[in-house]
Amino acid sequence: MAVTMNDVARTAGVSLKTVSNVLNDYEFIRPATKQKVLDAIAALGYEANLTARSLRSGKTRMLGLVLSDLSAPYYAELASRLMKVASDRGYRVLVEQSAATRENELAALQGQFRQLTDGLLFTPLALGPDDVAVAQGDKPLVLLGEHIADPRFDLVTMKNTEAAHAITSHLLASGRRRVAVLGAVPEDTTGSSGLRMLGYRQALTAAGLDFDPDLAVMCDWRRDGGATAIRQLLDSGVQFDAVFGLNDTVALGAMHELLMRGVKVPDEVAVAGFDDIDEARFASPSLTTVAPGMDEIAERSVGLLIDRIEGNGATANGMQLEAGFELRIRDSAP
Amino acid sequence: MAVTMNDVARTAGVSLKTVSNVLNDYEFIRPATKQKVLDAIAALGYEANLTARSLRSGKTRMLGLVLSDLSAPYYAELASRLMKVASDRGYRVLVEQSAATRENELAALQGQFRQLTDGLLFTPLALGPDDVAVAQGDKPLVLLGEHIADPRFDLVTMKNTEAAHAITSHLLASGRRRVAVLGAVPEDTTGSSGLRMLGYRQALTAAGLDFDPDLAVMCDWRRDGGATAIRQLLDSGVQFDAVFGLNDTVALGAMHELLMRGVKVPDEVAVAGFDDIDEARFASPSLTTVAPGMDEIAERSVGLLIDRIEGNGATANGMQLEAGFELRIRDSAP
DNA sequence: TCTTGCAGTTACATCGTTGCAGAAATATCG
DNA sequence: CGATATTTCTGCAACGATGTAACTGCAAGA
Repeated sequence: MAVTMNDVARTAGVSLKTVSNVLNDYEFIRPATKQKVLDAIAALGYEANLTARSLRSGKTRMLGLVLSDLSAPYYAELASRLMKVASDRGYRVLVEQSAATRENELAALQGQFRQLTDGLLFTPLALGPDDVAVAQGDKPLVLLGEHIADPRFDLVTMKNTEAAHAITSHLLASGRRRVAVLGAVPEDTTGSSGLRMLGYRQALTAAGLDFDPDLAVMCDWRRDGGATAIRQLLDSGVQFDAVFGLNDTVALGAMHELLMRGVKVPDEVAVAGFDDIDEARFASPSLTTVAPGMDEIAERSVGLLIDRIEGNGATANGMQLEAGFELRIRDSAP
Repeated sequence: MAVTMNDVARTAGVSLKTVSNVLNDYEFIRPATKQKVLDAIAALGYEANLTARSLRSGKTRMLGLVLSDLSAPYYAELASRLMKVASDRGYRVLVEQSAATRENELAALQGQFRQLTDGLLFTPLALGPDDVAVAQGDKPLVLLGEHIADPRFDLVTMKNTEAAHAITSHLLASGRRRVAVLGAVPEDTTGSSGLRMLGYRQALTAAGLDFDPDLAVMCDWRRDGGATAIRQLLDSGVQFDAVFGLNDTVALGAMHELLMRGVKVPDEVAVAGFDDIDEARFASPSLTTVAPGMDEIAERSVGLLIDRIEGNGATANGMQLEAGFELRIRDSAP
């Protein structure tokens, strides 16, 4: 059996509550008493039982992180950073993979996962604002990376539209005129896909070009999605001189397929992505992309969530934070 | 305040304990009573308080996963799979990043992290067998991916040596004679690095070649480590016609640097890696590597750990499981 | 001298659940 | 039919911590 506070109290010759008071930095304790207790703790190797503490206090000091798939590089890198930031503030992160299904996202928002955590970092992919509002519960919730344009919620996001505009403009500025865009999601206007598509279209307009639906290809936001999309494009005979993958894995999958088919990158087709995952720098050719401020997102989202949990920064309304972005011009689209 | 078992008991008109019995599938309950309880649960939307249950039962139904860095693709992909397998068996996974330091690994093995979990999946990188033995504690522990050759511990690993031998032999079979190996760790004989190096050297020997220390380069097991290592090799003027990265990220970083320097892959230098992360398939050229049976490792390690936790498969001694491997011959080393 | 006030400590209840032991109701048997 | 099993259900204690309230000294003030 593990050492309990009772054991500590007994060996220190004080009451259970005094031990508790020492551990919780209660003000009025005689230094001598405090020392006795600390000695007993050291002697017995006592460690507080977190479960008991949680039951009593109602706090778990865990943050929930809901995302579709931890094996996706962007999410893996984000999760890693979030965990580090949380750790610095004395919290752990419990990850839940939703596979982007409605059912799983609702479960994460309502069910036992919620119980285990003091607050949630939530990437809504299948749910809309009203779903989230209904299932929100009473614990703090910070939305991540998606633009659910709703002042009810805290949101930490990136400049999807501006960044997509900027990188598309970069492609156009280098003389490209037929920029295919991969990873479009039909009907989506407020998700990452919709917002990035908007930036893409705005950049076309700004350059005096029309949007050609043939150049927008739906696909999974994964490497094989990008590869499949390029296969479709090439096989359909649509002409294009640049590719904008709505995230890096799509762009990398696309680039791979282009090179396999003997298309020269960037000479014949330039390729750009979005996210600046570590892999982008080391691809061959290295991938031009946009860094959406992941460090800032990690810092601010965890900071905001913990502030909410601890009752600081008690704004009634949702905060909307947008991280800055930077273009990373590399060899795939110089 | 959330609905408790007491509320359910009151509305169902039974005792607290009967509700508990229903929830725990106690045998002797009249169907009618059971139905009353279930109805009350549904009506009130009751959900068991996991913290209270944990305090009482001493079980958290969480598995701990200790690894160095979740943003490393191999670990991200492994963690994702482990979480899925655990989820199917009703467990969650709590991840702890150790940054491969002794201090953090010991903390994960002993401290509060251990308390939060019913058992640990542990990737020892800084700790040796005796450290682990000292810090083991009384909860189940399954070592992952490392060969700590110690019958005291459960271990799920891969055929590091055989697989490294096989892939080195593949390079040699294609006529390469000067195979640089990147990611060596001095002194290591039992870690992933040591075991893969052993396979490499055995393959050289089998082909009648001597081991040339100039061809073994130390580096971090990351993309930039591989790139740096190649820079060193090229700048030092050592001749080589193939590169074996001790993991895929090293190999990919190396390949990137080779291509940047104008070295043709695979014509001038063949490149092979280890792990078969998803990225390998989509690199350009696609990366020849070895798939170390990640699915099998995930299934068996979680299975073994949960069996230990639940007291099945009660072998006293440690189990040593080795997943099978497969070569994936791709364009970087055909 | 007797309050009054505060520092320092304590006992007890409580968080929501499950294990244990036993009570009540029903079934089985000679 | 009474005695003994067996089924069904209940009350109490416990898991290990913290909040509340109350108690004990001791110093200051009246």
